[in-house]
Amino acid sequence: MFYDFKKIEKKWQNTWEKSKSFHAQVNPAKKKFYLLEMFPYPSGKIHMGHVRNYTIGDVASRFKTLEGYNVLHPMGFDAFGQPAENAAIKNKTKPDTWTHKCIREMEIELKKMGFSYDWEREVSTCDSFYYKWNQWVFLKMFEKGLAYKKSSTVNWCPSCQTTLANEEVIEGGCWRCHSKVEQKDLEQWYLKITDYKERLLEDLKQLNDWPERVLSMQANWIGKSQGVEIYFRVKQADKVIPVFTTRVDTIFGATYIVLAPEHPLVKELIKGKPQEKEVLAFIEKVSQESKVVRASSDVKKEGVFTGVFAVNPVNNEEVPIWIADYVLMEYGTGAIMAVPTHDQRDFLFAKEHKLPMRIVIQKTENKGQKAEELKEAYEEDGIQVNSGEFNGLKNVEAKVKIADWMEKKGIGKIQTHWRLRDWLISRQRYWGTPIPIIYCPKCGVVPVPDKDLPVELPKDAPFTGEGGSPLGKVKKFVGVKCPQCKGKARRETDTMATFFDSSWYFLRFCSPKFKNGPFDEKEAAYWMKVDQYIGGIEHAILHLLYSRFFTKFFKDLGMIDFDEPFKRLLTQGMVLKDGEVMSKSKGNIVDPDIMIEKYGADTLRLFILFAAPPETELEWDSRGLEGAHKFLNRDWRIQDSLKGKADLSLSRILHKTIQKVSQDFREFKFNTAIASLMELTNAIYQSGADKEVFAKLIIMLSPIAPHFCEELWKVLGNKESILKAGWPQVDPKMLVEDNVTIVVQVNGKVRLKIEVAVDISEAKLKEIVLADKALVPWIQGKPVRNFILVPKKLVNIVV
RNA sequence: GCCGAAGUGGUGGAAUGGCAGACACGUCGGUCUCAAAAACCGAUGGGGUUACACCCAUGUGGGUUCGACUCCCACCUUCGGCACCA
Repeated sequence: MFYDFKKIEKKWQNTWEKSKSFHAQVNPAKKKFYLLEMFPYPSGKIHMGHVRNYTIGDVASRFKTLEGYNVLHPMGFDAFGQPAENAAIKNKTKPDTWTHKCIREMEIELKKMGFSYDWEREVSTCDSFYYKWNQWVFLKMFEKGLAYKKSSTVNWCPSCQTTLANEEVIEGGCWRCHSKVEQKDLEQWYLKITDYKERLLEDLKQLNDWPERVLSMQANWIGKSQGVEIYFRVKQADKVIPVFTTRVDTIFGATYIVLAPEHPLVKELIKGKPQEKEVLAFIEKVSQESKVVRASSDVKKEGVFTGVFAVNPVNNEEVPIWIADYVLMEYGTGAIMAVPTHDQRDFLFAKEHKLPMRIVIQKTENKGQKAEELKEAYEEDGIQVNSGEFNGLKNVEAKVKIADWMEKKGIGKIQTHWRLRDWLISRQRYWGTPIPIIYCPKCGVVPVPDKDLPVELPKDAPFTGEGGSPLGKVKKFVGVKCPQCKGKARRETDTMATFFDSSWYFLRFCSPKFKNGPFDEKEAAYWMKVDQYIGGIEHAILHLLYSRFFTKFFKDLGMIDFDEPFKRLLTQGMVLKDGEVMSKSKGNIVDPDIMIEKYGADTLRLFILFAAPPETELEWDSRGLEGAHKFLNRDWRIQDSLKGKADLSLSRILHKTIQKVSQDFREFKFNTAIASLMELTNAIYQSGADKEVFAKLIIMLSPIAPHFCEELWKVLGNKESILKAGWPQVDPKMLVEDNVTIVVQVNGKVRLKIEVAVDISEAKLKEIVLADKALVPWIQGKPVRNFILVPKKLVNIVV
């Protein structure tokens, strides 16, 4: 007999919807649990990645409900973005129409999976009711000086025809289309995320329940590096060149300094020098090189001498000033001190251009070694030599002492440098939130007043996909009165990066219909933080960093009282087929919809949880899917063979299972939880089940296969939904056994297993074990040197 | 180069100091059947043995321990992030 999943699944989905089973309301008397999965881009179809992400979330959510929590489990759509523009052009429709159609299709697919969302809280970021508050947040940031416009060299994707944030450039390519990113000088809007760098780094320490690799990626990205800025005076000129180093302990070995070709001082320094022409030619050559080529470490380090010298402030030594392509203007001060003996890049450069070297740090056993003998730079720790009054110190100690000494003498300053840059949010695209700014010839940059929000996206823009700010072509949109002087003015035509939209949606979910602000502070105070967040590792930097930034900003506005939005984070692994990521281009996609059609949503959910732990990659296996289906059918058939009271051993297995499954669910170890439920099922097949054992099995399975279990729950005669059944409790008495099997080892090897009473004394056990004939070949009268007892488990006899 | 994660049967995986391979998939055998499917029962790391016994085995090499997949040291491989970052 097979269960009719098509009928059952449809039926329960309708029931849940009608009875608003998942509608969440503030209830201070109950403990809340906010469970959130990263909301999807509405492409119109869900893929296996979504299925996995949302199944993990749904099981956790339903489990928490059964445990008695007041659960908030919302869903929405990250609906702005470029694919809608491309699709609209291709299908001769409008991004608005296309996106809404996709959202409707996606809702249907998500509902078919039986996910327990509170659909009344659904939000779409492309809805002006939502993006109004993007604009509001932007203006708050503008007011606080955190949103600003500046002219700068920016990342430009020639294919998407728009600018990109640093975080959106992956290996020199566009994160979306992988085109090679170009550099362009443009005036753009930025958010001053760097104002929050200290907190963004420091607060990572609070995130004990985040995966280590995400924390390390964020810390890497923020890139704090502590060191000293050292001032080199230029010889015969009234100029000072600051350089930044993290290795101030090597300062006595600095035998030349190098400036980036773009360094503003270069042209001044070389003016009238014999080297001027050569240097200018070199700068020109480097400027032609792309960032990617220049950054590749295998390219030979090239450079030229400027003809000018500087003075090393610690020993007043004259050192030549060079220009080289391996020094970058964007980092530090755009100038370095070169210590060829203790930095491999400097070493290679010095060898190439025959520059002097001096060893200043040495291992004791290498005493007397000369710089010319080095085959490569010595970058490890050692003892200071050739370092004036610091000779003989360990370099680690010298680092601190030299820094202090330099600060006192005014020749250096302890400083911290960061990798993190401000967030460029302007996009020259149509399908996004308009930046609420007006340019007035008289008043300058004027923010749109709150009462005029939202600045609505015109529905009739001639978007062509060619970029160049489509909004700029809509006269009605651009032409506007200045809110201050009422004169003729012009609107900003760039839109916001879509990561802006998703940086606070978790707060909007707390009160999605709120009209007086981005979110109702009282509701947010109850629901936030997100207790469990689940999503893909691809957002380890981008979305998670921006959301953390926004949260801190809201805290500073006094709207919330916490620093971090997501208490626990789980990053689920990817779904693979034949060892490769499922993708259209590889043609190895398995369509969830077809699998639902064939096996039902419950089977799909069960398989995807059973096949691998949530965090690791999952290899798609259609035979495994059949196995999952088989298991459900096995449980379905139990209803025909229920019998009288369960025997003691089955009851014990039941309670062990309750204990194991409860623990596994809390730790997101769904694969082993399912294994335990399978073992319980096998045990029932061995001994037959009474109604109570079967009912508890069904409750424990219900977060995973909810439709299936609701149906069986009803078959068992229950009137109310299984959602109200409550999580089964362990009876500690049932976990206690009368007898235990003790493993007997001799010298660490298993030689015997014996069954003894659970409360046997050590002396008695020792007596029994040593008397056992089976051990004679191993002991044979050798003296027992040690007798190790692990209670209720094992003894080890050492002879 | 730096940071992080991982390496276990034919396959997915389990065990985080105490019986390595739970639970599944696959394969083989059996029951039922005219037959097949489904279902149910059993076997299934390698060597060895008629069968047992026994030996070997968690990327490699060391170490700690009565005892190591698990802890420590060194190395190899794979994946992910950052990177001429000074």
